[in-house]
Amino acid sequence: MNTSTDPIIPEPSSPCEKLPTRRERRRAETRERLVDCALRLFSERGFTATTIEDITNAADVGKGTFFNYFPSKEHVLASFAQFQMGKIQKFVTQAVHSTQPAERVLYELAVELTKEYDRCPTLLQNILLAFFSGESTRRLMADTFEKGRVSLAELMKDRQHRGEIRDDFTPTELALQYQRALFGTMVIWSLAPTRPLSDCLKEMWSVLWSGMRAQKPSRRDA
Amino acid sequence: MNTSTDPIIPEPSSPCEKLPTRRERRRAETRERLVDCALRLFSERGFTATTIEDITNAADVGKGTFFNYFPSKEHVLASFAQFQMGKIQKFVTQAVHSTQPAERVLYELAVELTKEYDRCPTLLQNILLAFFSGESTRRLMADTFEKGRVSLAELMKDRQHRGEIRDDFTPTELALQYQRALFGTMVIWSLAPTRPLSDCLKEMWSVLWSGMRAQKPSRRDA
DNA sequence: AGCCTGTTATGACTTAAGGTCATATTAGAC
DNA sequence: GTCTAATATGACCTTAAGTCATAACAGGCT
Repeated sequence: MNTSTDPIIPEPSSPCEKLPTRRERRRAETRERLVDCALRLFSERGFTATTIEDITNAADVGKGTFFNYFPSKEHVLASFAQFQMGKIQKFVTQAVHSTQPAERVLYELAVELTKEYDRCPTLLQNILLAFFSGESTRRLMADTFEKGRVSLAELMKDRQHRGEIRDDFTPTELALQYQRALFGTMVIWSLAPTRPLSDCLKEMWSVLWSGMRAQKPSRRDA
Repeated sequence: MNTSTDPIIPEPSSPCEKLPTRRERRRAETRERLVDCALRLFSERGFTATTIEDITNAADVGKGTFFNYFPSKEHVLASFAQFQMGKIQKFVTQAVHSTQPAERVLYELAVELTKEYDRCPTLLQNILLAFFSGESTRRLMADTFEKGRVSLAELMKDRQHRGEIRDDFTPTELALQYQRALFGTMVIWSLAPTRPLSDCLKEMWSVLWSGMRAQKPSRRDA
């Protein structure tokens, strides 16, 4: 319940310094401060219990300023989730050219994507709430998943060609199934986050991988 | 099990006629009308766009009356979801003594549990929103899943003994994995319900079943 | 510098929904 | 018929989201 100094929330990025003009710098700065304070307050008091004025007070700006950056509280969380999505793309791009076995790569990706939530379970709860609370945020989330799926599908295709993953499904179907299992695990865990999410993940992956690895008795190692 | 103390009773349809006293009859009647109207309005206008007064107007009762039955809009949906959970228990009790193969039984259960949502996607969206919108409803949902999982685990155990399902996981772990995949499928589908949920389900099940059926000759690192 | 133009900040104000509560109404018991 | 407890009701209060006219500001231009 410590308040001021805990780094509960990861910072999406701090590219403020690089910006050319002072106006743009200040803008990025304010936006970042808003996101930062919002996420901190959400995890402290809960999403609905946090008012927009709470956020602007914490960020030391006027109330109206908030609406210059976000149309609603929900969109702050959307911003965070989109940042998370960026990680998928980066990760996948590396993984495609990796020599690591698919089983390991996909598992590590899952860990990477969820470790923030393991540290702060309410963050996930809040994000879920935010995304389902309106049409526009739901679209955003659908989009986020869609993009992630495209990246994942590349990876799946690559590993199908290497004979690591069963090829009686399209890469997209496999990517989709991966997302379903991963997200399902996260959501159900978030309902009662009593044990580490990483444990659930391991369990989940063990079953899922059995279902998506190449089924035929192919040569093992290479 | 303990229905008398439950403040939120998911009575399926019209048990009104059977009730002994006129007071109880009227009460059940009003409650049912509230649920009916609420669900209708939710799917017409969306959950957040529907106000409590909208509901009471549609049900033709005073605004205050609503709070005699539900502490919040969200709890109306909770009531519906709990009713859905009852179906799991009933279904599982039958399935344990069935001669149907596990692969089929578990798939049909999934279909049964989701067909309402296939007809009305917004219902699922609304339920998700409602459940993540507060502590009390989230607890309710966690509880619902927990109970369902206990039922499912019985089924899993039974089928493990028959040698249909792999036995290197506990029945509960398998039940949990089933819920993860099923729910993950539902949630991701609900983000963009462009094709029938039943299609997604079939796809999902095909992969999941590969992962949880009894693995015949295990020649892996003995 | 001093002016000019588009950008951002701000908080009083409006709107509207949730939730409370004192009172009226009703059902059933005796 | 009367008494009591359960229920219904809508006026009323509180709170938060969202708007907008205005002020402060940054930066370009001469």
